[in-house]
Amino acid sequence: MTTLDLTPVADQTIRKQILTRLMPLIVSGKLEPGQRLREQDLAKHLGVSRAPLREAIRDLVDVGLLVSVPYKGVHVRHIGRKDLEELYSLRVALEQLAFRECWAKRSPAALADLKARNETLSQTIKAGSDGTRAIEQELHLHSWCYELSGHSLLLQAWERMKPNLHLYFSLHQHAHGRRGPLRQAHDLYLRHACGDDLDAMLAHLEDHMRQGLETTLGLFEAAAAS
Amino acid sequence: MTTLDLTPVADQTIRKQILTRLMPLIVSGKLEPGQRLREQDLAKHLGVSRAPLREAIRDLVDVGLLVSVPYKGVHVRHIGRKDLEELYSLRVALEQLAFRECWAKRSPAALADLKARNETLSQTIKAGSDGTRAIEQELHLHSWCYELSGHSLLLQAWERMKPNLHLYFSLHQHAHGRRGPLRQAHDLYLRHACGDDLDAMLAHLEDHMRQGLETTLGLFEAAAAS
DNA sequence: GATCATAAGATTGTCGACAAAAATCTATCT
DNA sequence: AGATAGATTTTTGTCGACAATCTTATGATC
Repeated sequence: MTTLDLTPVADQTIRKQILTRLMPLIVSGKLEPGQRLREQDLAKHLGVSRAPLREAIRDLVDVGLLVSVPYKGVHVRHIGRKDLEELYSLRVALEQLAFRECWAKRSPAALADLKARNETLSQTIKAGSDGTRAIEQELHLHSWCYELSGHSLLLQAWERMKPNLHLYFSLHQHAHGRRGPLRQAHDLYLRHACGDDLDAMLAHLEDHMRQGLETTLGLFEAAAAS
Repeated sequence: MTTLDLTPVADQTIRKQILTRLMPLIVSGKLEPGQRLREQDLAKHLGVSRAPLREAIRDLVDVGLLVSVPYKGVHVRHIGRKDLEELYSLRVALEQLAFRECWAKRSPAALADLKARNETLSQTIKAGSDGTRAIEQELHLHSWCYELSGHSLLLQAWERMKPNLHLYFSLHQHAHGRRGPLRQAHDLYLRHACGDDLDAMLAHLEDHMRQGLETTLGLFEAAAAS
């Protein structure tokens, strides 16, 4: 039961098929921000009718990956300085809440799970080849506290934010060669998460995020072109 | 230019018309929780086709007012003890962030706006006739910090949560005669919001919410049936 | 009487086409 | 050349019908 990694049986509904094809294209940055998406063209290319495509697009607009300008069309979202600040400030608030809620629920099994996620991530970073996978695994690592919290609303909010972070990391990675995640920072994160000082964990989140934000924020002045 | 309260010109798109008719019915509690909604029946009753109705229903499912059970149908959501706890804990986190973000932006005009919202609410509560309006105005009062924060993601999260709070207040109001909002609590809220101590405001949010939650939480053991 | 298979019903997903609204383009006129 | 009016294109919303999937009800067999 080790490598039971067979393909997802094929999504049954066309709308989900479209989603699982469009989502990676967007969050990976292959469709660059500002890229317009024409319903008709896409429908023909994908060989589907407009109905399920429309729904899939609405899903993507809802999570914020696509922007819909009335009677102009939909395009891949931009991530500017303000967007990034909002993303990070909200994320701090959510992740702090997640740790407060999950703190008492950290069973040995749960902690083992966390360490496993971190280990997988470290391996991928060390390998250094697949940047996309590293991003996914970093997000998966941070999903831990939300899942463990058992707070469905909170988890929902996180799931909504996640694709946007994914997109940003991809853009950042393309623009400046370096892999987004640093091993070092994650080790500290892990240590706090496994420790006994909740306040230290909360403070770490605030510091870690602020630091990461300020680091990448300076790069915006160079590349931003609206 | 005082009573320029003419009707909203009629929503142009059918989907929005359906939303503006269904939403109040749900959040007011007129459609009680568990009530099933059949697409075909509704479509006939409203005199529209299924397409825009489907989209409207999806909107309501997205915000959480409706629950969609695959191949069983959609029904109005229940609000149990856990749901309420999630709603409140998330709300505290969001509203604290909102106050942090808006704290420096509190201009005299903004504060006047806040006081006006509180005044309107107080009047309605004192009149004591229209419970629904009191709920709406209470939510409008709390929207102030989100709007002022200029944090679009945060505002979006609040707007998503709002209808659920509205629904809960309505249910609470129907079950136990009393109006949800208490004047007293709002005065304290206002005083802190206009004051100079951000930490006091944040602490008040935590206390106020926890208190309101615990007060209403006890009532669940009596009425819950599911 | 219980179990399984079949049929009926309901829900959801999908399609193709049409209509309305806005934006864009074009051509004409001053 | 600039501006305005009309025509075309694009996007969006809407409709009615059909197919697929699942649930539930019905009935037959052991």
